[in-house]
Amino acid sequence: MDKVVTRKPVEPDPGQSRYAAVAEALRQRIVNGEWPPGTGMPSETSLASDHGVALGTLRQALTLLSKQGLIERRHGKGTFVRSGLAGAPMLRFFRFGAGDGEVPESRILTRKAAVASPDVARRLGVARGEPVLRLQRLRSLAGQPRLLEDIWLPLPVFDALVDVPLADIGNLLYPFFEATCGVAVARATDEIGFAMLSAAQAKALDLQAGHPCAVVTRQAYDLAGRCVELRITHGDAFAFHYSVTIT
Amino acid sequence: MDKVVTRKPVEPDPGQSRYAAVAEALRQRIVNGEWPPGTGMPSETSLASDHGVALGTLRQALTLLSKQGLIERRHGKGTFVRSGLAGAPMLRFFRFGAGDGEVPESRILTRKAAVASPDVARRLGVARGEPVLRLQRLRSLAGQPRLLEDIWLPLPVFDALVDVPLADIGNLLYPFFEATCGVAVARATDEIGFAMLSAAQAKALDLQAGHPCAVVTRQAYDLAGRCVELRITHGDAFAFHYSVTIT
DNA sequence: AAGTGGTCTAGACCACTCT
DNA sequence: GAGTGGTCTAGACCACTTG
Repeated sequence: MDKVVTRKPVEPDPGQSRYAAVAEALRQRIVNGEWPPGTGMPSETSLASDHGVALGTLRQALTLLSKQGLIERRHGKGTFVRSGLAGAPMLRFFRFGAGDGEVPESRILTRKAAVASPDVARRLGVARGEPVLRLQRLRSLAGQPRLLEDIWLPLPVFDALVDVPLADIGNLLYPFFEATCGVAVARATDEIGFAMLSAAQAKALDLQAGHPCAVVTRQAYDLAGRCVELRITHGDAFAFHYSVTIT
Repeated sequence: MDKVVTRKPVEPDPGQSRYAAVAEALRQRIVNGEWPPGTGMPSETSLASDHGVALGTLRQALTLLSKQGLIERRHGKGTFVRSGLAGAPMLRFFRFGAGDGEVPESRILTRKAAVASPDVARRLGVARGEPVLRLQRLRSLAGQPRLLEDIWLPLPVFDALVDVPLADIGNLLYPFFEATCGVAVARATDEIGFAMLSAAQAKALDLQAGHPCAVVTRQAYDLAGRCVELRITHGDAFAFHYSVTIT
């Protein structure tokens, strides 16, 4: 029996380049958990002979995955599967006069299981009426409440969160997701809009009802592309600030 | 006399890769106007022998310039110097229910030469008190005023704009800059914030004073990296909408 | 010193675009 | 068919990291 490490040389789909096919194969191996997030992959030389392509081709594949944010290459050390977003900092959208990279203190206000409303279901990518977990979370800097977050999580996946003591949930949610539920957030989309605070929201944020606020609607996805979180964040509009460069 | 087309093989600065050096050389040739925006550059093969490097290395240099948005490669046709931003559409920040890619009608409200205030000078990157041209511009969709823009332009460069009939200025500013003053906008930075409309602003936009508005502060740069425009745009905050993906 | 990713070369062939 | 950029190969050497 042929037990050489060499896999069958990838057969690119017609119209697809070989390095794209290799990249897809590697992506599968990553998603299947062959190299868990944060761990190192085999060397380029070994991967190349493994997939039966030249080194240059293998490198093109890795470059592609790197551009997609799936892996990270460190000169002299190796190629690593990127662990989830350490925390896609909401604070980058706001200027509260906080120190660089300061992590706001978090408090969970409410937690309850529910069924997905049509709107939530659509944005989570699940069927209407599916069970979800809903959190409300207040984030403060220097004792001052700054951000109010409404979070919906698909439930079969996040069952472990239903009963965990609230005190165990740290200030950063994504690392906690990964440690407790094995869910790594790989990608997120933020949509920015604008609204007025409701009376309840204003009270939590120590502002007045009708105060203008920025609304950040986030959808977070895991490696396989499933939406694993819907989060709607409200914060003082006058503290909002964001910068984009176009070319 | 040696008159071969081959240039002296680039000598990369220590700590710099060869392809980076080639890219820098090409960037210079572009900025110097050797290949004007929109025109095609010589073939990769010819550029490679021209700079005395292997084809692969030359391609790495072009890839770098391409990532920087300086050039554009078209399979089977050639490599082209990117012409300026056709118009970095302000409308992408707003949802006015306009059709896709619809260009708002523009009207110049005021035009006057002035000297740069400290703040304007800083953001334009010129000395305080330098002459500038100030425009105020109202942009409408379906007859409805939607965006109010305050624009500052450095004056020696934009002299031609001081006397041109306002009617000659079309709905898109950047192509007009390029045609009239030879200034191509290659890159722009937009900073987003929120504020309240002043009475004058509100009147122009057909809204009420104190109405919440989104403020987009744009700095536009030419190929050489000089700031050639400062623009502050105000629009209804409730029409604001923007989306970012992070990985 | 050994192992990793990064750069560079020289040459072959493929896919697209235009005439 | 001629010219362009895109892919692929095989091999050499460089630069960074670690034991």
